[in-house]
Amino acid sequence: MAEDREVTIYDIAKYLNISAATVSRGLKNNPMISKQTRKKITDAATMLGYQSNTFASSLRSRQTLTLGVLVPRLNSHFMSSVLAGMENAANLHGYNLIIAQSLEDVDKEKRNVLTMYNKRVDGLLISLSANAVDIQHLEPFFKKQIPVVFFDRVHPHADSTSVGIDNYEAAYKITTHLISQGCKRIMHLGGNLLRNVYTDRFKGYKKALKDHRLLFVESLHLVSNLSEQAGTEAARYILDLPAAERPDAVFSANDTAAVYCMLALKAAGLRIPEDIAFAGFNNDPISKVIEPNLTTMNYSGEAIGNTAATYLINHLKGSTDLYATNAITLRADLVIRASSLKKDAAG
Amino acid sequence: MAEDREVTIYDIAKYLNISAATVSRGLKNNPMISKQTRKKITDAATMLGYQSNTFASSLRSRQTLTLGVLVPRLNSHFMSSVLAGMENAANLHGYNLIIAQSLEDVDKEKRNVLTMYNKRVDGLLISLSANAVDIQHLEPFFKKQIPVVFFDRVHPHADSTSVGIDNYEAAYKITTHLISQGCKRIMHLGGNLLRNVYTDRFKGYKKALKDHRLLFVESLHLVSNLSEQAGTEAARYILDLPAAERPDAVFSANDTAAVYCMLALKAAGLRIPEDIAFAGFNNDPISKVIEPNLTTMNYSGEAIGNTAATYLINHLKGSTDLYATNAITLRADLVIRASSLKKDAAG
DNA sequence: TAAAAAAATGCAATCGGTTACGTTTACTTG
DNA sequence: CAAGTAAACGTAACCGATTGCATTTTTTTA
Repeated sequence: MAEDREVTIYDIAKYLNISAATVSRGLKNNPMISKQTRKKITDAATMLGYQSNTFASSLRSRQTLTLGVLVPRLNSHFMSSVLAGMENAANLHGYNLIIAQSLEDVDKEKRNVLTMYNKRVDGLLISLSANAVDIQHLEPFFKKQIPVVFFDRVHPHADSTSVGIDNYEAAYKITTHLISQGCKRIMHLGGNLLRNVYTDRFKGYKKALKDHRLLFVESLHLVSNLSEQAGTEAARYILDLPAAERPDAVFSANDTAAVYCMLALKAAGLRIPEDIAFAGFNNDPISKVIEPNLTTMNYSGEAIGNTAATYLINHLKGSTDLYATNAITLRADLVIRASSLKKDAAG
Repeated sequence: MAEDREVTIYDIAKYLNISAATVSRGLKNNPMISKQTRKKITDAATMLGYQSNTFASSLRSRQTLTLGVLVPRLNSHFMSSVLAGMENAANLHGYNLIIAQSLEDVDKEKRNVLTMYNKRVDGLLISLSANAVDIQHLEPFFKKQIPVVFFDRVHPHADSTSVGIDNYEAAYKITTHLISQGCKRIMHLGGNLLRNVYTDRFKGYKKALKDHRLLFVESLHLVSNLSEQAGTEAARYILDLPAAERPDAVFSANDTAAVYCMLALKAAGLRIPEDIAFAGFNNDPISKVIEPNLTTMNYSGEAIGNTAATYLINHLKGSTDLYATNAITLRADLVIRASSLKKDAAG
């Protein structure tokens, strides 16, 4: 209890009758130190129970081997996959992750950004909160040339890179698929239009309609937070529509809303995909469980997280230049399942 | 680019012609400093764009306001809820979270524990990896009196607290429920028996059997990692059993295995719950989507995370004594859904 | 109003490593 | 074998904030 003092490199130095500088170098495998003394040092270190003090080191060397991760919410399947991917990459290269969530609140996001800055993270990985209008709050990072990588919910910026998928293209593909199944009145359940992921999906959807000479109908475009409840409410909305105005397909910007919408419509007696086809986005676990299985867009959160983190770390290590790359687009695949197969179902 | 130097308290001090000590105190709202100078200091700080350097502070003050979080896997619904709860609690009290995953590998867990120690986290929140036999690797923490809180997958230890649910009781309730529905041959899909959560569930299951004069049958107890694949394989196992030896109910230690087992059995033509009833554990989102909906044990990951973190922080702030409390048990509720309602289904 | 008490501020050591630069020791080479 | 080079190690000044103790300033009290 009393002897709370830490074992430091000075203790090792004294023990071996050498200088602390040598100990420091020896512990970091500096080639300047001879093999024998290096061995003596590491031996003495384990013997005395030495554990390096990271921030004493960070203070002097100006690097923390820590990355800041800022996400809207921690508890979604997609985000936890992203984190898993980041953690793998970080761990592999000796980095640690400080993780915080903004809960879709810009103010919290701002505070968290500052905390990350004060903790002097070597780089920042961020997915913007729903209502962040600009990235003014990231200025401290840009000013100090601390690399920032956006992922998923990105924001164009000259000095940073974005990692994600081509949401426009993906939505275009999905919508086209629905059209190819004979759907003519395709509804879109979209998210907050401040965020690229949702505007892009919306645009891809509209473009597909246009390219196939289908009219975009304002009343078939709902914006929500895409929660379970939002899905259920969308179903209510659909059921309340006059029969002639009802959609014959729904493309939801995420699987959660799609699934809960399906559940409610099924409960109301609609048949899927015969009466109304469905497509989601994310390939969430629930999409493989709902009946009929949900057609969706599959893309690996883990890959996004891994890529973003690896990229950031490579930049920090000097092997890649972050500022040269503006965006990294990962592949996303249309996974066709029963929920959208009108023709097969009919046949 | 050139002027990379940070703005420090010395810059503020020089600017105001006062000492750095006063600046330091002023910034921390030390009552020793007069109101006016305090204001001058904070004004100058924002004016000069000062941002405190956390680890210079940590080095001297010996506290990092950082908690280490070590989990088996980041990407599960339960775990991400736990993290969300922890982040809320931490953020509320000005703490940050360093998060790492062991991927069920003790060696990785050991390395991570050491990293956390080297980063001098103020406390550790840990859920053990599946194959950790002891907690020897936590010794550095115990030796230095750095508080450790176990959650979910806990391990008894005199100087630390565990936060979780009563798995024994919960499993007992679930099993009893199945029995009350008339099930007589109840299979158990269990997890690694090194971990309390799984042994306790197994024991609760056995006790319920015993209390209702049902025999525990070794062939109806499968141990696996409870993955999707494990669930599917369990179904195969069941289908390969002679008709007379088939279970009339399955109690799975998690929802994932339960759901994938159900899917496979349904595909093979079995009716649920008529031919075989099902109960899971976790109240995962998929349990509300599978048909029939899965009976399961609901307990809040968010509450577990929040409680564990709050408890740890209170201890750090001196308002509670961690060493006095040995375990905190949160409530878990049996959620009865169609997958286990034989009587109703039959009626 | 002088002395005592309280409040506000300054001094300087300290936390535990890192690193530029200087010094010693070992090894080459003409 | 002397001189020159390379390898190995030491000295000491940092990094930026905190804090025990001393000192100055202000307020209170006698």
